[in-house]
Amino acid sequence: MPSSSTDGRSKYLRVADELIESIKTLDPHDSLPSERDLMQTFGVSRMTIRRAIEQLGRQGIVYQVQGSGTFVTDPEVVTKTLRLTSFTEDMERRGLTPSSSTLSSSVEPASGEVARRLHLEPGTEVLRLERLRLADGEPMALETCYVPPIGIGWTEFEPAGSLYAQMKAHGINVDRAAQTIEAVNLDRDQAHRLDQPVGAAAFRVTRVSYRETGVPVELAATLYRGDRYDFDLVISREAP
Amino acid sequence: MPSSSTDGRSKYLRVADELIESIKTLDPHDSLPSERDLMQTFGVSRMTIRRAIEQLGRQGIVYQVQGSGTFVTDPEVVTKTLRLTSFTEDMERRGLTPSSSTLSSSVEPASGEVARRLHLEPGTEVLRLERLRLADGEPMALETCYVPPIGIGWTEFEPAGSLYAQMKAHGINVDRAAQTIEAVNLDRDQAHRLDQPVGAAAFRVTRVSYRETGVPVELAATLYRGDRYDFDLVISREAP
DNA sequence: AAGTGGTCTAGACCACCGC
DNA sequence: CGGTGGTCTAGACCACTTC
Repeated sequence: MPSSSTDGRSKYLRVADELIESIKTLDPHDSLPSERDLMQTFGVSRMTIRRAIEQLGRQGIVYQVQGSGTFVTDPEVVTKTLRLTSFTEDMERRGLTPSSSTLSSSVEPASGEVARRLHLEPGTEVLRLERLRLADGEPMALETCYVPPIGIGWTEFEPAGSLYAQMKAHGINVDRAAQTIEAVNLDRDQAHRLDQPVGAAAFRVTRVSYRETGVPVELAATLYRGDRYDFDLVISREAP
Repeated sequence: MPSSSTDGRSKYLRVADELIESIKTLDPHDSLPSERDLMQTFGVSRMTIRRAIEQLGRQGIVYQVQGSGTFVTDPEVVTKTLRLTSFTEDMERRGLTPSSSTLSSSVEPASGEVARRLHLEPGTEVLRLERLRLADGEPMALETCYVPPIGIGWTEFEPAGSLYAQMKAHGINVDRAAQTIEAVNLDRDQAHRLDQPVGAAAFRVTRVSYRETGVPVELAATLYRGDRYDFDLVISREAP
């Protein structure tokens, strides 16, 4: 048993961590030691080294050239993959303080569209929540979400808090979501609630969230103020 | 030497192709044969099978559960990761016919902002291209892009075609890009050129593209019509 | 307990780059 | 040519799920 780092993580992840540390002393486009050298250094097989380097490559930290070597990427491109987050988490990541005001909350039969997207029989009762989302006390987004019956009593829900956090507390882990992002002009009512001029540009994000099993757990339509919100991400050419 | 498929591609990619074919006959959440079964079926080692399945996993076609098996993803949630594409590729994927009209094309010294984002000395000459992008003959986007000197003669560039394709032909492979997506209102001039009412909502996408070495190869600011364009993607909760 | 995917080893050969 | 990364093999043990 190795004296250092006996956490439960895989060996290649620990190697990756150590490689990241040693890369910090290198300049862009400097070459790393060859994989065969690294085998000796870390005392692991070549495949383990390659898996570690593969990790770094996916994070954009290094790039490899066949026949030539492994090199440090010019660090301009920090990987910022778009990740599925709740509004609360999203705002905190942006350094803003989230809050929320519930505009309406009701249990009602799912309409055809809602039922279809949540894989429910039309008429099944769902929780409908309409909330104004604030960041640093100022309106940021207007959200309408629908939650299907998933074993949590409607009355237990705390509309002000993070939906995902409350689901997690009940053993429901949201895994991924399909979303559509549109650019729209705010109508009079929306503009008024968001404290924006009528016709101002906004994002409309329509999202269906799923747990690992593929069962939908939330349908949300959110209007984000265009002057306060944007998407910032790094995308790659090939499927990562 | 195998009788079938002796193309230059790797064995695991050929296995992946065959797996995709056989998956088409399965339903969502059906399980694939175990990796050890597939070894027998394809007559390859387990690692080759795993690399093939890894490909499918990255494309969101299957998912794996330790101790349980490999399963077909529900096609509703099949990955539509935002990938780095040229306008031409993007439109074709949407089933539209792209075309382009060059509004202006010039070689000029890079301004401070452009130079900074392309890692150039201010004043370095760059190609500035202003194009109206059409889909099915109707305006879709208005694009201004800056290309640094990357070993391609300015005069060789064909503004009408795909920039990425031309770069690739010169051995420059675009690998990833950092982009910011904003929601904005069109001003009078932009609206006129996009055949939209003044103030209509649009996406402003600002993108810096990099080759795998981290060297910037393009800066582009594109205005997409909000009524014709949207982003459709699947995001996951955990990072790779 | 049996079967699954997850990790790891110690080799091997190939394709490509630079000298 | 030697050195590099890219692929592949035939094993092995572990962690986990399912029964």
